[in-house]
Amino acid sequence: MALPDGFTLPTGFVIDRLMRVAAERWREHYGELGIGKPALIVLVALATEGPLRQARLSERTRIDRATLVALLNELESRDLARRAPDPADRRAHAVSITDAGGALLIRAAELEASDDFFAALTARERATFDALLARLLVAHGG
Amino acid sequence: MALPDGFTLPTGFVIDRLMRVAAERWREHYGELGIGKPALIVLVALATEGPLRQARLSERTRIDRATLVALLNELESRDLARRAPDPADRRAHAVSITDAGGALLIRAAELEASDDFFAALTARERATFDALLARLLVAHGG
DNA sequence: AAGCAAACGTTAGCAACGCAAACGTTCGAA
DNA sequence: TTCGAACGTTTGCGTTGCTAACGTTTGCTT
Repeated sequence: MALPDGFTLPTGFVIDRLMRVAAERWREHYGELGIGKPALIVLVALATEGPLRQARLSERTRIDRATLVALLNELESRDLARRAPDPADRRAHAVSITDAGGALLIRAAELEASDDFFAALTARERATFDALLARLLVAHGG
Repeated sequence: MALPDGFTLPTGFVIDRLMRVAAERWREHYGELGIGKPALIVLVALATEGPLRQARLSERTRIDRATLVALLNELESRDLARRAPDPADRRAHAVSITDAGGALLIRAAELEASDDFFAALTARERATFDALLARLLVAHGG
């Protein structure tokens, strides 16, 4: 109420609302995979950017270092990721994805591909959307 | 790592990663507003769709009814929203936004507008992006 | 008209996640 | 050599989402 004329809905809210729908959709997928969204994001980062020390992994994924610890413990216990001593720095760990982790990631991509979440968009629009998203992400440090 | 050729990053992950950047950016805004993102989303829904009973508000915002209770208590204690008895159904509450809530919403929109989160996009691209987002949201029930 | 399944808001409990502060260990620069 | 900074870790707290249950009210069915 009492909203001025020409008031435009903040884009962030629209995205957030959309993410809530996506979260609903994906809960069953997560259930099948037995893994949470943050853990999946970690695997994506590891798969695309090779071995990373945890501090760098935290920067890339925007997941706090403290939160990352428990996440990596879980991933390691399932043999989806691996912590190895970093030869160049005895403080750091070189975290890498395992073959099992890569396989799970592929399965996750298949699940999203089979989902009709983006059905309202044509292939062309979908490509535009992805491109704009990528541009935004790169602009904010990948 | 064992990712097949032509493997495309799940769009959902890209959006999620972007949202994490946005969350970082907005934390200070929330700090100034003294309110969380879910509460802001509730206010947006109330401002754009008039008085709503809590069950409907839950559907629109995708926030669970149980979570909504504490959220509305908080909003009501700050006089940003109001619960009134629904004359048509004695079980339901007619939730509406107050003038103070509307003012806060306007302030939030100003904060996002002054943010350069979408600086990497031209005005034209930004419009395209918003349009695609809106299409997706409408396709999933608004 | 009475009974009953369903919807309403609420509460309580649990799990996941983000964030802040502190710690011991290790590095790198003064 | 000394000292500040970075690394991973632990602990604690707050927020949020979900499930299950509850008393109240509704509306359909019989």
